[in-house]
Amino acid sequence: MAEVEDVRREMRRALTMISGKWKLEILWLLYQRTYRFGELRREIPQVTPHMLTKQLRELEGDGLVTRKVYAEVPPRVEYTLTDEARTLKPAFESLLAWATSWDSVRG
Amino acid sequence: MAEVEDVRREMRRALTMISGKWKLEILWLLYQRTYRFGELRREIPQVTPHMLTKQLRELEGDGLVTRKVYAEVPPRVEYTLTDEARTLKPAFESLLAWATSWDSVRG
DNA sequence: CGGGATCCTATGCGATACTG
DNA sequence: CAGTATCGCATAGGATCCCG
Repeated sequence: MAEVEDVRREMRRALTMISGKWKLEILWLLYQRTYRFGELRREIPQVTPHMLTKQLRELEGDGLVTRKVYAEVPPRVEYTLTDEARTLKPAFESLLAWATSWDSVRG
Repeated sequence: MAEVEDVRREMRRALTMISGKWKLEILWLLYQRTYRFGELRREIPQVTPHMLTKQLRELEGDGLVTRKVYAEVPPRVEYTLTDEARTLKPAFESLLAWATSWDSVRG
């Protein structure tokens, strides 16, 4: 039986997992298909390699993204969502629905 | 018709609105009833007056919370959720459901 | 191609003290 | 009771250069 404090802690953790500056964009793209590092860079032009790496490593550490390295020349690295990340989608869309509807009320 | 970039921007804004360190706790409490400043302090013992004020002002600025001042001695200030904040609840719970279910998978 | 290393800035957060 | 003012630290984020 979940205590109220546990609930708040879980919520905080969930938000932290998706609250990095570029994580939303990354997740959004990966919902559609697997991406390579360079492809993500092109889709999100403002992000530096440094930051993109950092965000991807955090997502990976949180179990939302899988990193697959191919032993090729030139090197190839692919990023894919985990099943856990895919089960997030309804919440994602629920939050989005709220964000946009609320916006339309305000103008 | 919403552009992809607008969508991402709205999502980012929505997350920012609820991503302060104590905002989750505050919203959580205000879903149940109206609270006074001092009551919130007692419910969230770790928060300083400074931070509580800051978070409440941000929530107010984002249209999630209403601040009502009573011209009494001693002063009384009550915080209540707006309708916009109440329509957030489904997304809130959807995210919570994901957070807890995902946690149970991992152990 | 897909990063890592280094250095720097901006912001969030907190401790402490004071006030109408 | 319900805040405000000031200071300082920690972390997030970013610019630039370098590398297997």
